[in-house]
Amino acid sequence: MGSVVSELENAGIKPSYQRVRIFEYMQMNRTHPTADQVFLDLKDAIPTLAKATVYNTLHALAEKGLIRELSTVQPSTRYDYAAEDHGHFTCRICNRIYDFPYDFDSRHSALSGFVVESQEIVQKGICQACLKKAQQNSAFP
Amino acid sequence: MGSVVSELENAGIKPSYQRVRIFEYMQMNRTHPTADQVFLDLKDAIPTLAKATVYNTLHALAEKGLIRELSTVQPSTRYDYAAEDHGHFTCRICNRIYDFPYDFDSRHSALSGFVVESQEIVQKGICQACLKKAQQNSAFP
DNA sequence: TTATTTGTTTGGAATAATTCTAATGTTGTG
DNA sequence: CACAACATTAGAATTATTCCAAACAAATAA
Repeated sequence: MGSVVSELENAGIKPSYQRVRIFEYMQMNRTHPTADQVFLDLKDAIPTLAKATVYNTLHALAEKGLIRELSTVQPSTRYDYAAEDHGHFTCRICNRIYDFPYDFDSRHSALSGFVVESQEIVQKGICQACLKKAQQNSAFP
Repeated sequence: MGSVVSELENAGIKPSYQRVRIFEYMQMNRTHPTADQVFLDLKDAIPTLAKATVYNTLHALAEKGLIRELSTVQPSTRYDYAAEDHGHFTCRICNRIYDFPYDFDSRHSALSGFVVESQEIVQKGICQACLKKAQQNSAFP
């Protein structure tokens, strides 16, 4: 409990009751839940909980690196002609997607007994063009 | 043109006019477009084109491996407590997400001048549990 | 050719995830 | 205590995607 609070504080997030409970939930439930699952599982304990709070909190936690938002391409799915293998970098400012070469013969066999039909490397961050713009204006959050 | 048609045929997709135009578009526009972008860019040339057709076709192409659907977690974003680095395997049958160990110090530097804030390995396929069930009943498509 | 079957496209309605907004509530500070 | 800053709430709004029934096209059989 205390550790949850101080982890939040260390990350610069005020440990409100809701935030503590949501982060606690994420630590204890390693089930890769959706925002809705978090909401449903907590609303008995916190009857006034709003879904927007769950989204706000999950986004805040993800921004500080306390949780991860599993690979999504926001806001809508992007499609790519399937040429040679390559990784994808998504810029969180301009939302552009860049390809980068990636050597896939180092396939990580991972889970035995599973059929892997596709594999992808996904990076997120800020692209060069947006970094340049940022230097001229001011820094990004 | 002929090659587009025969690629579709080889993949077992009937080369209807719409499908040919959409696949052609994907080959010529390596911009990782959304379904909506494909729709908007083609509807002048194909005035009756329906968005559902774009979705149907993109899904069919992706299923046959002619294009890729860039890493999304469907239908809604999943969150994960950010412990040690690991990859994620999503089962396309039961939608469960499995962690697998992944060594991230082999970071692929990729694009120079870009700030990489997060990196993830994403696999999709069929998990062991669903494979087992499939053997008892019948095969998956 | 015509009739029949099979598969495709269309357009709009339905669904569902996420974001937005305005009002209310809470916390910390002077 | 008052005020400012921030958080939460509830529900409406937005938007991507799927669903559905009807119209259409192509392929096949009679």
